[in-house]
Amino acid sequence: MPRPSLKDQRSKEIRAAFARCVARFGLDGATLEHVAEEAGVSRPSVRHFVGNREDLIDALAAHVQQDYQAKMETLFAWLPQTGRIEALIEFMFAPSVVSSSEDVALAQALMAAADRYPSVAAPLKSWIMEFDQLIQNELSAHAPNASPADVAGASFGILSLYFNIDALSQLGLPERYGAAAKTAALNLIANLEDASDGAD
Amino acid sequence: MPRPSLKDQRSKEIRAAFARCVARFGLDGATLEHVAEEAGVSRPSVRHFVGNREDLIDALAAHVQQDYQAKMETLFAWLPQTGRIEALIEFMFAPSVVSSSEDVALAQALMAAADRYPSVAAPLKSWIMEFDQLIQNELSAHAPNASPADVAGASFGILSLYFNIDALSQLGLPERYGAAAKTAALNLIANLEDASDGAD
DNA sequence: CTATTTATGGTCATAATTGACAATAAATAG
DNA sequence: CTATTTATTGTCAATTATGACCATAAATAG
Repeated sequence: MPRPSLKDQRSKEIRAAFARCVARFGLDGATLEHVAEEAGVSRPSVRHFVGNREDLIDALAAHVQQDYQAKMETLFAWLPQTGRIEALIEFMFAPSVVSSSEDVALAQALMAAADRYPSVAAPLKSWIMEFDQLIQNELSAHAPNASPADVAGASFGILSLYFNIDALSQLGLPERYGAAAKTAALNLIANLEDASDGAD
Repeated sequence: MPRPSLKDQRSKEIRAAFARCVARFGLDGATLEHVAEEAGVSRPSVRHFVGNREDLIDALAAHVQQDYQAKMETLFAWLPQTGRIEALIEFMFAPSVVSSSEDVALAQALMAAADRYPSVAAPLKSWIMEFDQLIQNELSAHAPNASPADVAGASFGILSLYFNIDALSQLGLPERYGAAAKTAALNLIANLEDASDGAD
């Protein structure tokens, strides 16, 4: 009887538009007008399909908690059986990915606002900690004799490089910094192998 | 004849208050009311002593360009003659510094807003690039035989760890991440020594 | 075709932020 | 003491963001 509901579809689109606006303007700078224009709908429609600003933020937090984690796990599931670490580094620090990763920009914006918007802190924290754990798993499998402390350090270093190369690229840093990030990541891994070789 | 001017003193205080507010609330979240309250003056006084919002941002950019660079150079000048790298890492990743470094939080907030406020991008960029250059100098002196690419990677890695440990600490990550950051930094340096030893 | 539900847009009220001007108090040179 | 400059506060207008309600159009079941 009723007109078919577009709520699921529109909600996704609007939430995605909100994510893009937050990545570009920050959480405080992403006004509902921005979101509406980015989503191609009117501002009252944003309210109709998702709700008020708080609802948008909650939806974004749920997005991080669910879709981000799923995307991350898909990435690790798609790594080849051999050369997993190399493939992972290649993916994380490929120039095309680095310059077009809205996920990282969104994560940066949410991190910057985490203390003001507590509802986004928990999903972000669990996502990052799980990301770290997956990298640690790969590193441990790659260098079984490396110490847990070194594995934890290398994983955190790779994550930091991944986040920072995106943040700093917004400043218009020279191209060589992208190469430096990849070099550092590979050296952190090589150091694990050296240490484990030496410990044998 | 005139009443003595407090402009220099008050300008500094207000600019420092603005810096603290930006570090805490982000550039968009730092309202003039916040700044006035943080500085202990009225909002019209903020306008009287520094100017409008744009003037505040320009003053902050100048602050980064001048005081930040001076503070950074003072740090490197104070490093001991021997064990300079170790002292630098100790300083950058000491728990007390990491948890109380408003400079890094401010830098993060400005980086996040660099694309929206172009006037802050250039000072930030030059500060970071000079910071990177000073670290590279130390690393090159410490491991003369290391390749320039590895030195650049290690320097960028240390900078990334330095920035990220602060950003992530706002999420309430466990204490061990601080230790992981320091471990990663030291391993990046150790890798330079190993490579240079091997190249001899 | 009719009724019901949803989509979409219009509009107003309210709060927050900012810019700007006016007014008063204070301090010092002469 | 007087004049001049500065400090400080009060206040209002304009802009913007947001929330909320209402009206209209559209689509589908029956």
